[in-house]
Amino acid sequence: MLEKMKSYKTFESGEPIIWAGDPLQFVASVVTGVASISRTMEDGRRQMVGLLLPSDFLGRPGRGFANYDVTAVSKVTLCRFERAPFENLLKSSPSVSRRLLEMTLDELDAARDWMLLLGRKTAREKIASLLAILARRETILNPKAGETLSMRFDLPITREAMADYLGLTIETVSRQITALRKSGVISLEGKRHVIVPDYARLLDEAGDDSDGGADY
Amino acid sequence: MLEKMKSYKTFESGEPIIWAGDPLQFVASVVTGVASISRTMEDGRRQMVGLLLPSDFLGRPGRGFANYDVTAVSKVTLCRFERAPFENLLKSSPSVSRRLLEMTLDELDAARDWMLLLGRKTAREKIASLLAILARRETILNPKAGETLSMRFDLPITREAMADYLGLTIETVSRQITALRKSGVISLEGKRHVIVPDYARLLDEAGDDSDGGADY
DNA sequence: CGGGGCTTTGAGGGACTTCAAAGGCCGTGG
DNA sequence: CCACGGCCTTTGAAGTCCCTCAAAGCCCCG
Repeated sequence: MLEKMKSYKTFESGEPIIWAGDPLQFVASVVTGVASISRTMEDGRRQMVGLLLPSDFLGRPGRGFANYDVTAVSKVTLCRFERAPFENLLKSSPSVSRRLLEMTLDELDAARDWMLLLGRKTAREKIASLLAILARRETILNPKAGETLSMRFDLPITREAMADYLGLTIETVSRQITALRKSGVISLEGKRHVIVPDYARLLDEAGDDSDGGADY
Repeated sequence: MLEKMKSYKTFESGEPIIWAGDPLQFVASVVTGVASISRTMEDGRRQMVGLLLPSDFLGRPGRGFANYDVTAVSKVTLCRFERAPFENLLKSSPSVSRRLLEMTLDELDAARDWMLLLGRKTAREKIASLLAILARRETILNPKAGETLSMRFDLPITREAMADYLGLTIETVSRQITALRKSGVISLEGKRHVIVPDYARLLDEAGDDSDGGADY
């Protein structure tokens, strides 16, 4: 079984987990914390292309090197497996490979929804979209009766990470958050705690169809 | 076997194949032609999120409705399978599901590379990136000795499709193509035939690392 | 109190969009 | 054969959104 080849490793917030191009001897799954998947251009421009949350999978079967930078956004614990035995498992166990297929398809859908955001949405819509996703995730993880209209949550990432995610600068992120606050779409307690008085209004600002949009 | 449940269908250039939200009784693979996967906002803004080329797979196992619009870019022939028997096949045949996993992982990588383009590249870099991808694909499909430096190919898509793909307007696409021509990075024969005298120069304009960038 | 990291705010400029019109290309029909 | 209309593409002028550069504010911790 897999149990024999597990090992755990933790990374501090901000610490690099993998650099693009590195050889990759492990696959892993996130146990706790949040990590970002990103790509950087030679001149330093950076785009986040995925967010790894607990239970997400890291590493590509069949490839021995990393394609993207992976960085701990908060303190992260990974559960790692050696590549070779994992790939044997994949060959011998159809259920594992079907599960991995499911997860990959979900990621692909999320990536495509994000492409619409990056290519076509305004800065204000981008911010509203991100807040809507975070609010929704919070509510699903932590459902409380009577909070369908008013939701509150902490931003799990810095303004810089938001900017990298949204294809904006930190200044624009800051300005648009201020603008949404002044419009009454959200309100803030401190810099990081967000209150959404009317989720439908936020979705409307995000430019999404009413169904709620992206997968995570 | 699958042979029993195949059916073929062709679509004319520009014809819609699937609308987002439609129920989806089939999965399919592209036999000939090019189709686009795109998402449209209520006000008409549209972003292409994938391009389907011959041998590409269409449809998501485990989901009975479409998430995206699919449109024929050229005349397209699909080979379709009914969902239910296909999903049974997927359960009973590990090799099929592993193959599908491979393809999905490739698509995910391509989507992520595209996210960098959409979020962080300038209009000029976007055009150069697209031209580089098309040039490279042409060269791989059609390798001729001595053409590593000078490549030529037809644009398979209209300016509008390019704009939808790149997150730009058609006017900006047109202006940037003109600009690349005036800089000598490319030259044109007619509106659609592109000559790349120096592929390395084009890659440089695309802002990619020297390795050549995206997967397709 | 002082320093560093994160965030906000301001002023100015540039890249891309928007709106408008003209320029090719091509098939149809007179 | 050539004129006409439609479609795609190019070009121009003006405007806007977002970025860049700069500085100040906030907060935490030593």
